[in-house]
Amino acid sequence: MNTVIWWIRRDLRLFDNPTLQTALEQGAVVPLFIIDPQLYSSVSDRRRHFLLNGLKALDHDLRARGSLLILKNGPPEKILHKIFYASHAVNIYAEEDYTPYARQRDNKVAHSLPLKLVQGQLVHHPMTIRKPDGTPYTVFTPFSKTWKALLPAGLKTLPAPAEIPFPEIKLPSDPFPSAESDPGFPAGEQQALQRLQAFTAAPCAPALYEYASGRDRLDQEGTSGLSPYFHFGILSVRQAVAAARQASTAAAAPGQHAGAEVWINELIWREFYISILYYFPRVLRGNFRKQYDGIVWSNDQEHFQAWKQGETGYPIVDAAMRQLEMTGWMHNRARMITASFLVKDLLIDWRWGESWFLQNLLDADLAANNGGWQWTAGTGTDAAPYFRIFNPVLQSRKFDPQGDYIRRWLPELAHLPSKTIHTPWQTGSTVSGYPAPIVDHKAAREHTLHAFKTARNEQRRHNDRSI
DNA sequence: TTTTGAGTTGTTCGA
DNA sequence: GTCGAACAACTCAAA
Repeated sequence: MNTVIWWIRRDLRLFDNPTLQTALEQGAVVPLFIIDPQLYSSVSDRRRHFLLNGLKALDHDLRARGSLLILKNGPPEKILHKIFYASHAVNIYAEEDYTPYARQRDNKVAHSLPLKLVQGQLVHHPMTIRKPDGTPYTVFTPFSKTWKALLPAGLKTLPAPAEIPFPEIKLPSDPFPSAESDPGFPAGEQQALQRLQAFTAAPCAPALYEYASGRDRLDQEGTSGLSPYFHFGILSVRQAVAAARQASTAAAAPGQHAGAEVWINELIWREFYISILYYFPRVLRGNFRKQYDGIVWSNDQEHFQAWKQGETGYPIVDAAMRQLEMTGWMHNRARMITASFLVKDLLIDWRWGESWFLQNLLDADLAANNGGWQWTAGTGTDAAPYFRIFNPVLQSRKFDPQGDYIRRWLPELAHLPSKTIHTPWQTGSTVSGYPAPIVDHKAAREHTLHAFKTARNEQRRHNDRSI
């Protein structure tokens, strides 16, 4: 019987795992996770703990099937060489990862070891979603049309293997570092599957069926809360799509059907931005649209500090930033509001915000995070026009009408009535312990419109000259 | 090659 | 209070 290595990176799951499936077809399997200092030294404690607890849960699930997880610390290539020869393996299987770092790392490993990559992170490989002329899409809607057209009607997902044979050798694992558990995002595949089930299971599936409008409400649990699980592959996106499709078919009302489709669209957005990063890695360095390269940012350190700490004086912005600080997660609507505020009210380079989110979000995904920030800034693919600037007060009144979200994360404002909680500066007296607005929205908006317009005009003049 | 229609998530202004 | 237009003309996808 042959031995192969299942090099686990971002596929911490047994259900619907084509990489594991392929490895099992070859023989006995060594499940291996390598803690790469390059990747994990800059990660927040909360995120590291979520990953470690996910690994512990995976080890537990593997042991129930006659296997176990080998954990190693160090540079992947070096570790792989050791384990490969120590276990007399014939192949290494890994789920393909599309970030520039991952691709470079895997190319290097493949030079000296038989590394086989399997597509499992996405529903469709970036190479398969392209325009008829072979070039990549840069607009979401046609991308999503092709994505949906390629989706098989009866989307089949793989069951978890009943048995996972481990080779008859001794391979020492490094000890599992201790990690605090997170009640907001309990780690492990069982937890993820339960959450998916609760979100999509017909006939109730209230959150999914109400998703078209419910996802925008900051004061309600209208979103799936699955993003951290998707990021580490604790839950398969294919499985999520299959569940949503099933719920969509079982929907009793047209509105319910729409809710499920809107959620699937969100999953497609994720693949869209992964595809954008795959074809245009330069988006990590700067604007997708170069006509905005000349924007003169304010980049005020004190303003940036206030934004990070949730002390801007705009309750909805501050509530959201505190939610991020305290939980490692932020509601999607709140991400747009805080991002718009940083870029268009404070006129701070979107890359500063991108980096803060990347450090602090449990679900931080290089591609989706970058895509989201560039969308907000108006510099990205299919982005919001630069003159579309969120008004933090209107957004607050619209998506947190009673102010419950603000009260939850800003206890110092909890005593304010719904009418004034969105604009505490209008109460006449100062609220003790809460700052006055650090900028005036109207004035900031004018300033930003001018800065963006100037950058565009400069660019245009430059282009005219060069012709 | 040229032409045509469309494009995540908003806000403000004036009728 | 409600509604449509303007914001700024642009780029992309597809016929």
